[in-house]
Amino acid sequence: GCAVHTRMIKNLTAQLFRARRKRLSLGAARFDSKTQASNEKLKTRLASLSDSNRTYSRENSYLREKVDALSEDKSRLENELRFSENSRLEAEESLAEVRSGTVTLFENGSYTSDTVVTVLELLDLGVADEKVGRVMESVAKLVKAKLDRLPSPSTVRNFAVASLSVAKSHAYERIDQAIERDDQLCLYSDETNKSGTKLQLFGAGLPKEGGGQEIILFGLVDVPDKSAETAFSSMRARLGGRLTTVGDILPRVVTDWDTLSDASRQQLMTFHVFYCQLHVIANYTNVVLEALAEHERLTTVLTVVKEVSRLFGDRSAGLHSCSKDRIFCHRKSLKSFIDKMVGGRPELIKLRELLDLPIVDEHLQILGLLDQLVTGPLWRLAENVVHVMETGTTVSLLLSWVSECRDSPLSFFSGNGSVPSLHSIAAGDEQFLENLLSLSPSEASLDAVSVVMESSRGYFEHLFEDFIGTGKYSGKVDEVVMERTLCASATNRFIESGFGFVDRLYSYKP
DNA sequence: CCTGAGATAGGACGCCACTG
DNA sequence: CAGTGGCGTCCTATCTCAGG
Repeated sequence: GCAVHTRMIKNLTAQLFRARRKRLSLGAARFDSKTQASNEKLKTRLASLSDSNRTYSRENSYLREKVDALSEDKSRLENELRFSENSRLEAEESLAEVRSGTVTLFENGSYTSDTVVTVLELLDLGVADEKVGRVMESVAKLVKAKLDRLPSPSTVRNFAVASLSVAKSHAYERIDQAIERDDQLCLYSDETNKSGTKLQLFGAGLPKEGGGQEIILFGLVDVPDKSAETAFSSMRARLGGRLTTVGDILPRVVTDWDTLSDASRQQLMTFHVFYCQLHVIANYTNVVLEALAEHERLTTVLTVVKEVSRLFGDRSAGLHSCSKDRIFCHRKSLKSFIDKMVGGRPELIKLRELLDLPIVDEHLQILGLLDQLVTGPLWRLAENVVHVMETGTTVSLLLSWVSECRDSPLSFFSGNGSVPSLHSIAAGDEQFLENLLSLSPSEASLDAVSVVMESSRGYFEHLFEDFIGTGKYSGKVDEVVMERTLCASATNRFIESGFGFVDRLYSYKP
């Protein structure tokens, strides 16, 4: 194959050489015969041609400039045309949309904000992720509109997930706004223990336009243990440096601390701290039970209450799950119930023996009356108090009642409540109170009441010390302080309800 | 009329694939 | 690569119906 190609190239080269030689000889002959004759003619013609060439090239360059200018105009106009064409198309599109009733929900690759808001509203109303699209379609049909696109269930769900983020920023923004407006804030906080994990939850109370407060829960965090000291030191670790007091922390958590005036710094440093009154009530049980134990030198009633809670309540962990007034009222039923359980559990038999002791009867009666006369009213007070400073009035009433009962225990059995204004009796309580008062007190009971009331006095005086005597919130409270503590709730129930949700998260599958 | 067991409907999440 | 859509799986709520 190579040999054949070489041959072909050699032949072609030869032919090319022959043709070139022929052309040269012919051209030379022709040139020789005519050149002399037309040479002069050509010269004048060339002169006139170059003359006109100059004219034309001047014209040409002028025209070229003109063309350049025009083409600039042209491209500008073209651009403008494209724009107006675009807007014409858009207008036509939206006109067509209006004509056909089509609404655009989906633009540039994602759903519009309005659409997302609608989806979230529907979700809030309990429309299932899967149904949201069809609900929107259905409503669109009602108003004779067409939707260009509908979100699928998974997209709806993604919006919902994304909304968590939005909600979080919203919470932060609300708090920021409140701080900027110099609103009175209340910071709520508590810790809880869920299957080995310690959780700390924070919330803020912001004043609302029409009175009352808006509660924002934020910052559910793991903490290594439940003590305030640990919480504080982990906070300290996160902020860095060595912080030991509120005064050390504030400059680090408040933006622009350095630029604030001394007065506003001073104002920020003023904190009002209140303990949750529900916890006061909850812990009161232990105070009373301890006092009673001291009185009888044994812990019989405690055992009874615990055992009844454990055996008959729905939660094993409760001193509080079963109210004492009810145990007192049902003690006879409990006894006969256990009697009927032939061969019952040993715990039941032991409980039966305890229930027979007269001292248990007496102590249950006292516990029941305390439920009715102290804890109940306090609970209602804590839930309904308009301003936390009103606590002062009630507490002094409570304390004078407690002192009175300590000095003359008989008045405890009169059934008159500690705080008269809260004497309203909850539905069904009347019979309990009646039942509780039906047993006339023995000498021992009166002694027990005396002991209990002495402990109670110490307990309440200690916990409410700010509201009584020389406490900082006793008597007439300064207007400024009243204003600043406007959002302080008497209880920490908002945080506790937050923990309710947390509990739900821990105990139920999604 | 109440209760408990079984059946059924429906909701939520993780994972994967597709697309502009 | 973010947004979107579909599927399988698990779980809960509700309904139904028999039996007391």
